[in-house]
Amino acid sequence: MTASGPSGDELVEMLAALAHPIRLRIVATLAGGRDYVSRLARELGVSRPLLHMHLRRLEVAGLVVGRLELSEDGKAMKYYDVTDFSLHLTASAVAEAAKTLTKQDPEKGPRPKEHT
Amino acid sequence: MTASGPSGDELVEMLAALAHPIRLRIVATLAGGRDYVSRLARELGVSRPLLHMHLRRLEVAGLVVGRLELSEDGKAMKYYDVTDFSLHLTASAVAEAAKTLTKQDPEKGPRPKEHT
DNA sequence: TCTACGTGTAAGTAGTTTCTGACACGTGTC
DNA sequence: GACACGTGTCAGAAACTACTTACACGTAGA
Repeated sequence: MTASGPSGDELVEMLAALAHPIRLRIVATLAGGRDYVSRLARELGVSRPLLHMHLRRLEVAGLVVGRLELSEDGKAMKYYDVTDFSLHLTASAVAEAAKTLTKQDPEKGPRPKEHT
Repeated sequence: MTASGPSGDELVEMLAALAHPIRLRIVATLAGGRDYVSRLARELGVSRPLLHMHLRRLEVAGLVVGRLELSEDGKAMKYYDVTDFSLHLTASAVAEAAKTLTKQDPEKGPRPKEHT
């Protein structure tokens, strides 16, 4: 209970967010310091619309946060930071999270857990 | 840090394998005891071809292992078990893993198109 | 005004993943 | 033989993701 992580749906969301080379690289880069979108795009060698999509995916999953700031020369810059996430993935942790999955639950019984 | 986990590519593979409600449920069910394909399919309410595909994905990622056994009445049953995986996901762990990513690495050196 | 830099989004395409519905094989039993 | 149960795979549809191109807006400076 104290080690209760995210819900099943949230866990799927976080895992899916991290399960992509570019997004892994985004998190890795931001772990070394915050950055704004255009610069991050240049560093990673991806287009800004593409990076924008990946950042949104990461932000929805709660792994990064973005904040709009004004630079000294009046430009609106969107700075991103990694959040302080920590996930410990084991079979039992997964089993715990899976209890709260809401997506496509086939009408099986309450808990058909018999086994020989 | 001697807690060197999987390589970047392996990590992406494992995360992608877990980032699906059905596969999360497969791992959760197997965590409660090993099972064979047909029965697992019945318990989870998915078709066998579908389950077969998901199991393969999990096995490739190293999260489950399957073993063909002969039942007493001569049937070939494929039993699956969860492996003893343990992943600790934090921003710095991700940063560490991202160093070894081989997929689509843009050349980070010179700026490609920095026209003055 | 035009350029350079920042933001964001919409539309279309290419590619992958997911899923179903066949089909193949095997055994043991009625 | 027909049936019930186990294994596996192939082909195609549907859904989703990733990505590009092109556009919109903003300010500052020559």
